Amino acid sequence: MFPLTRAIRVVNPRESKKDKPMNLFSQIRELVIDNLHAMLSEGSLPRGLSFDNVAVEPPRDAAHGDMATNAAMVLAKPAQMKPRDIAELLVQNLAMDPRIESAEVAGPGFINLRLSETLWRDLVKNVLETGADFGRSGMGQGKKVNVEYVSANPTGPLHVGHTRGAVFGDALASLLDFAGYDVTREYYINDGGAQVDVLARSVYLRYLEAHGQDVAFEDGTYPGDYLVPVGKALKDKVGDAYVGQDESVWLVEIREFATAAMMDLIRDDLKALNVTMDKFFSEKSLYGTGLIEDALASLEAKGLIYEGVLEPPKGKTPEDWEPREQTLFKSTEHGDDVDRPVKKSDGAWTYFAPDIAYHYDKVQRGYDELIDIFGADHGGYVKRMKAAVSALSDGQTPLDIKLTQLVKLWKNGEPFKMSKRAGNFVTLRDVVEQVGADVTRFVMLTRKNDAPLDFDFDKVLEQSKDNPVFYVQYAHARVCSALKKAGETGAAVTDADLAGADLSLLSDPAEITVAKKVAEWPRLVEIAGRTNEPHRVAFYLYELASELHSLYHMGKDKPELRFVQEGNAQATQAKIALARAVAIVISAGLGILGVTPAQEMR
RNA sequence: GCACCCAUAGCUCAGCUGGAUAGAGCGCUGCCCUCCGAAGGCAGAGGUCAAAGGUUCGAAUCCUUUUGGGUGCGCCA
Repeated sequence: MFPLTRAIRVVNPRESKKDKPMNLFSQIRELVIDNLHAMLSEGSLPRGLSFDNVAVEPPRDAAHGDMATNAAMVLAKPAQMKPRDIAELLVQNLAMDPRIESAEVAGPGFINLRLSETLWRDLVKNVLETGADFGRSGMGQGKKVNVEYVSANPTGPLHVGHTRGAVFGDALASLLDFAGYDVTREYYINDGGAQVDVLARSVYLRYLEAHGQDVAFEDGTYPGDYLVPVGKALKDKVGDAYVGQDESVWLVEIREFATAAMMDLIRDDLKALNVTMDKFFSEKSLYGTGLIEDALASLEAKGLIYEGVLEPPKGKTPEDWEPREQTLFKSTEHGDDVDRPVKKSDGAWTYFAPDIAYHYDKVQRGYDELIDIFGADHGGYVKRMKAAVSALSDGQTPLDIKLTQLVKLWKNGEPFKMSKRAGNFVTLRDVVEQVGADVTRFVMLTRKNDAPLDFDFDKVLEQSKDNPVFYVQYAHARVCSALKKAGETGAAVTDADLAGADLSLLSDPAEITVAKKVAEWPRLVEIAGRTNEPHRVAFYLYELASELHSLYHMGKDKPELRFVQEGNAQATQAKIALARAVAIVISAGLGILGVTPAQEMR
């Protein structure tokens, strides 16, 4: 009954046979593809055509209808036909489908589709029935993805830069989960390098201080107040055992103690931002266990390790440059610009070696995709990490690295830089305690990750339209308020009641417009998930909120558009059903961003 | 010197694996509060998508070059 070629269709596992796909765009795309296959089998299209580039998208101009497809134009060349000829044929077939109100050829060969209003009403019903899961996609096909983010050195509290990385990574992880991936959130603890020795020495100073000694924090130590309690805690634990002792006596133990204390601090910071990790991976655990050696051996087996001397960078030779032989990873074989050292001249590992081992471990754990989130200042490591993963996985495991740009803080119209807590940088706590986790998270996602972000303490708390946090929250609260009011008039307003409402009472173009915006949600989830760009969710929510507010305000001039229709429970139900559908999507979207939807504004 | 990121309205920024007349907020101009929440609403003006070539039916989007910003560049992680 189906043409054989149907088998090549990508089947969405979450969309079972009996349920309609929730994504109207992919639903209509399938209709278009099915019709193209039909044209193929009846000979009006030549064999061997690929339909991969056929897209069904919302047109930029609403006057062009609800959806548009480029099918005729992308097929014209391979089919050696005129676009309009293909379009004319396709239009005739499409128009037979009950879901299509009208189909017409426009411009150079676009096909503009107008959908039956029933579809939009069904969609609203579908949202109410599906609830928070509306828009959840099967795109990821359950693939295992590892998202590594924050990964700050365990030497102090998280600062603003980490905050952006934390929010971005966490939202991306949630987004991918919603898009059908099996996501692991992971934090790499850099507890193996010289910086934790510095930490230990700094804590030792605070420890001496706790014993009443005067100490001086020289360059190369961490002077922040946050180590004061750690010094005291150490005193409580070991008494005066380390006082006057040589570093060789206490370094290892204090390092352990201090690192653990810093990780507690960092975990608390993350918790304050509602970020939870599935796994913390310790760099130190790679040493002395053969894991680094294994990873390097894997590269060596591929002929990618050699002893050699690097050329100095051209145009900017460091003053103390001298050629030396090192153990190098032939990263140039996998797209890097120069080969990278994995061992220092004294034979110790460079920082890159454990990084390779760590990613080797991730590959070995069987992830289908890896994502690393770095601060923009680590942009220089992107190529070598990609080269490493490419080599370690034989090109089988894609690694996407997202960089988060700087956050510039403003307060009272001027740059805000100092922190009482940490001395020379503003901490995550400083931000969250002033504006709250919800606001922090939303604002951090109102820019593309690779664009610098201005964070103005005054503006983000402002209750006005130019503050997207407020605007989106207000839309949700407004629906809650309307729902409550509708309930008071006697209308039944549980989601189940609303799903059963007579939605044919939603007939005004303004109402259909809002339903159409809701219909874009599943598509947006897939686009944002495909590009690893959670900020798209934030922008969409703003647009959706705007539609809701707009409809609400139309009720001023057109009473029949008001959400609550006094004395008409049926009409009220229909209006509230639409509003509630918007709220459900806002709530789900905010959930991905890690923001709590507001029930009321105050 | 090389690599990566960026350049879109006066300002801050979106812009879908290349789609039709490039969008939003702020600011500006003009209307609108006896009206479900005016902590605003509606409408309008405002653009050579840094520049020049190229690819193609079609480019803000892809390629090349140039200009102008940011970041990074072997024993720091």
